[in-house]
Amino acid sequence: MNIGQASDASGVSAKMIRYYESVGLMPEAGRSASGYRVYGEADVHMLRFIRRSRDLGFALDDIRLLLGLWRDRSRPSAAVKDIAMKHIDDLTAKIAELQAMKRSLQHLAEACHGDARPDCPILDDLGGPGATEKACH
Amino acid sequence: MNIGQASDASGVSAKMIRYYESVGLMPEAGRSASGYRVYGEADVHMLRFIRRSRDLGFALDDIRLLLGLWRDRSRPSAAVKDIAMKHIDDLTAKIAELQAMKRSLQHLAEACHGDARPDCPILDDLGGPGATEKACH
DNA sequence: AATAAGGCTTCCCATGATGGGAAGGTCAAG
DNA sequence: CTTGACCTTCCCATCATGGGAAGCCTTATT
Repeated sequence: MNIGQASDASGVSAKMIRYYESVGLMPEAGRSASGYRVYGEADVHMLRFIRRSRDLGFALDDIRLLLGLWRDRSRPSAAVKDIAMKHIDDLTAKIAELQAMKRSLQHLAEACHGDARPDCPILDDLGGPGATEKACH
Repeated sequence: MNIGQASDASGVSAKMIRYYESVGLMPEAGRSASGYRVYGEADVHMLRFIRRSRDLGFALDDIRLLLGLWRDRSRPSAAVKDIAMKHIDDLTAKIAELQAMKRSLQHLAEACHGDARPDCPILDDLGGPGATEKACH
């Protein structure tokens, strides 16, 4: 299997497959006589693992750890759960941050009539002296 | 006022002040005889505007637009609100994406006993053939 | 057999916003 | 006049991904 086929089979772009190899996430691929990378089913399986992990938002460093645990048939499941729980915490924090932005912005947008008149509470707030969330909730 | 004082007064790092100048977000600062950047109150005001906009998650390109509208005393408030609403949409989409990740991960983590035993639904899912959200909700 | 199309290789560059750090000039207090 | 704090510019790193060029390889069609 060439890299294009491995890409199609795994959903990981050829560009990224080479990158994952270059950063040691994937082992060095075998090569054909002419220098083409050659992949097998196990490689596609690993690429899918990486892709699913990325879809869940894991960073490549986390995936490196997860791949190690995946290969180690005797790992304690607690080790995996730890990584997952930390990531859940990160996601929770990020979500809260974005929600705070959204809330502030929605308050401002509600106060802005959004027509041809020039007065605009949004700009007043951005340019104003106070905090974004002025004595709100 | 030197860059350090402007930084303290605005909450924007000196590094970023220079960067904002280099990308045309801030006008070129005046210089002292010895080449130091010199700032006034209006500059600090603008820097604070940028900082608050960043805190609300606006990209620098959006801030460029917002600054233009800020300066234009006769802008229609609708123009500002448009930018804000688009950003709210972006935030909403991003939040939904992260929440989907979190939900999937939480389901998997709940199913994982997280002890010394090696069997782990999280790794089973990552390595498995199906979709992350298997026939779930 | 020659040729064209398309896949593969490596290498460099760009993103967005930020920080780190080096090498060297400047200012103010002692 | 020295010392330390501040300023300058320039380069590099992040994180994961894509774009594109130059050149080689393979396959299919004339």
